[in-house]
Order: sequence, then structure tokens, then C-alpha cells
Amino acid sequence: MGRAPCCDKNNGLKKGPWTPEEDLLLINYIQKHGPGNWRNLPKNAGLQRCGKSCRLRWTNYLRPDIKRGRFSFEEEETIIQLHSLLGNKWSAIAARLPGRTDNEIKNYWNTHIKKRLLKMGIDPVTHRPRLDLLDLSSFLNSSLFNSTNPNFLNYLGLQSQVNSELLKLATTLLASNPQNQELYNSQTLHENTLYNPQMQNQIQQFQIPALENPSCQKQVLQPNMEQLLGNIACQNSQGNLELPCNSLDEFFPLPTNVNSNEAMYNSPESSDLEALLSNNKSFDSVSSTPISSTTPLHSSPTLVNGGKEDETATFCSDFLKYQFPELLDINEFV
DNA sequence: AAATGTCACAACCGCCGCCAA
DNA sequence: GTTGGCGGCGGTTGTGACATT
Repeated sequence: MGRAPCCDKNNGLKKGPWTPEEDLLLINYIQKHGPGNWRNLPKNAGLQRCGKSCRLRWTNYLRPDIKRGRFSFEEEETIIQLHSLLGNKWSAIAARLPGRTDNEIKNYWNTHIKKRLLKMGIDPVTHRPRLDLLDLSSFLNSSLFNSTNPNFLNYLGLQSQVNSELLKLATTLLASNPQNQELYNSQTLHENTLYNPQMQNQIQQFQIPALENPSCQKQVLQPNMEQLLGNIACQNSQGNLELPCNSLDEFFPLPTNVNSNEAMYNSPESSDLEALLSNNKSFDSVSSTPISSTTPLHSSPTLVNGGKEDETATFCSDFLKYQFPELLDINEFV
């Protein structure tokens, strides 16, 4: 079934960057009449634009509740965590980041976060560490690493060359990979958890009450989240872990004024991330990092985008932190 | 100083789902 | 049940600014 294009390409409608005069026309019209009926809006507003162009200009740029400026660490952390849950559902992610548009988040992901994840050896699609980049697996699969002697590195004089934290991390990661499961049985994993109080604490924080309403719409989890949300997810008939739909809202509650019209005329004030985070212990437990916890949410935005700083060094997502118990510098290891 | 490369982001394009006729 | 309009979404492109050679 074909559809007539929203905008006839040969009807003389203007394309390209918007001028301040056009912006003013659009703003004035929407302030008087409100948004809606985008097809007729340009004609009524005196604009030589198609309705879709007007809608995009309004929703992505002119809306009064849009938060301009750089993304804070907290926002970046939220984006990464939500992306690991939702994938490229930019509008769904934007709905949980007051003042940010899906387009902005999408651009920021593609130009900043994705590159940083790759740089750190993290697959931006699956959010899984890419040990292939680090070439750790061959080492960890070796008989050397399989030694049960905790001092084997000492024996071989390797301790000074190998970051022990990274080794612990790699151990955990490999254990989470079914291909390496035989290397690390459940006892080993349990010991690792006990060994790491921080991880133990975070796991406890995820012990939320059993989710009810099994008939609700479910969302298939990305593989890496199995570990993170193992306590609340359940298996579907295909054996995939699923997250009941209401649990996403428990971790990332939607702002109260998600209605576009309400959001448009009622700029969010305290309904920001601080409220989101403070209202949710479970999420808070995962989102607090040494870096973010020392940075007030309403302090001046940390230089995240736009700067030319070493992005690997400044980057620290909480999701990553869950799997990276300490702030690790991959460069130290490689 | 000029040429070239890279980055950031606004805007566009095409498809999809919903809904009314 | 079918068709077509509309709003929305995600992927992609165009282009100006900035950095590097």
C-alpha cells in the first residue's frame, strides 16, 4: 500500500535551515493556537514549509521546555542504561530524560557515546565488553590462568604486568559468556561475588519485590542485561529473559507530564533526573558512581560533549561500572 | 595561508502504526 | 476489511565549524 508523501517535493515548499523569521512565525502561531494538525499549520502560519518540517523544527528545537547545552554525566549514564534496555528507541529514551529530544539523544549517541564504548572495547549494540579487542580471552583460557593457585602470577613474575582488577573483571565477564561457562562454574562466580562487596551490594539492591501482573506486555532483554536484571526478569517460552513492562518504569520512571502538550507549556522544573533518581532506590544504586556522586545534578554541566578531553578517561557509565568494579583504565592493561 | 579531514548537529527521508471514513 | 491521512519514529544526509597537515 503506497502512501502519498507528506510533502510534495515539487510544490515549491522551502527546505533546509530555518531562518529566524520562520522560527518566529512558527512560535507565534503555536503560542496562539497550540500544536496539532501539522499539515494545515504551515499554511495558516504563513510558512512555506511542509507540516512535517514544522513539527520537527518545533519538537527538536523551538519547544520551550527543551534543555539546551551539554549532557551531564548523569544524563549520559541514563542514556546508556536505557539504551541497554531499549535499544535504539530514542523516543522512549527521550521520554525519560526531561528536556532532551529523541533527535538530540540519537545524535549524541552516534557522535559521542558510541565512539567511547567502542574505544573502551564495549560493543555499543549489545553493551557487552568486546574482549576480542583486548585479546584477553586467549590469555584467560590458557592453562596458566586456569591455575587454582592464587599466587600463580607471583610465581611467574607477572603480577606487575597485569592489572589484577582487570583480571577479576575479565573473570566475571568470561563467566557470564556461555562459551566460557565451563571455565567458571557457579561456585567460582559465587566466590567472585562474595569477594567483591560492591558487586554484592549492588546485587542486593536489585532485590526488588516480585513483579506481578504476568500478563502485561513484556520486553525482551538484551543479553547483557540478563546478569544485571537476573533477579527481576523471567524467562519466556523461547528461553529469553524478559523484563515485565512495569519494571522499566520502576527503574526509569516517566516524567509526570509526558503529554506533549502539557510538557510544552509546563516546563519541567523539579521533574528532572534528580527526582527520577532520588525516587528510585534501585536505580540509584546502580547510578551512583564516585564521579557522579560528587557532582551535584544541578551543578554546571560537566564537560561531556563538545570538549576535546580524553574521552576514555572521563567516561564512566554506571552500567559499565556494574561490570567494572573499579574505574579501570584499559590503556593501562593493553 | 590554503587545502584537507573530522566533528557535531540540524534537518530530511522513508517507513510504520493508528485511526477514521 | 480496505484505504488513505496523519503523527511519530529511526536512519541518514548536508553543511558549517573547527582541527590538522
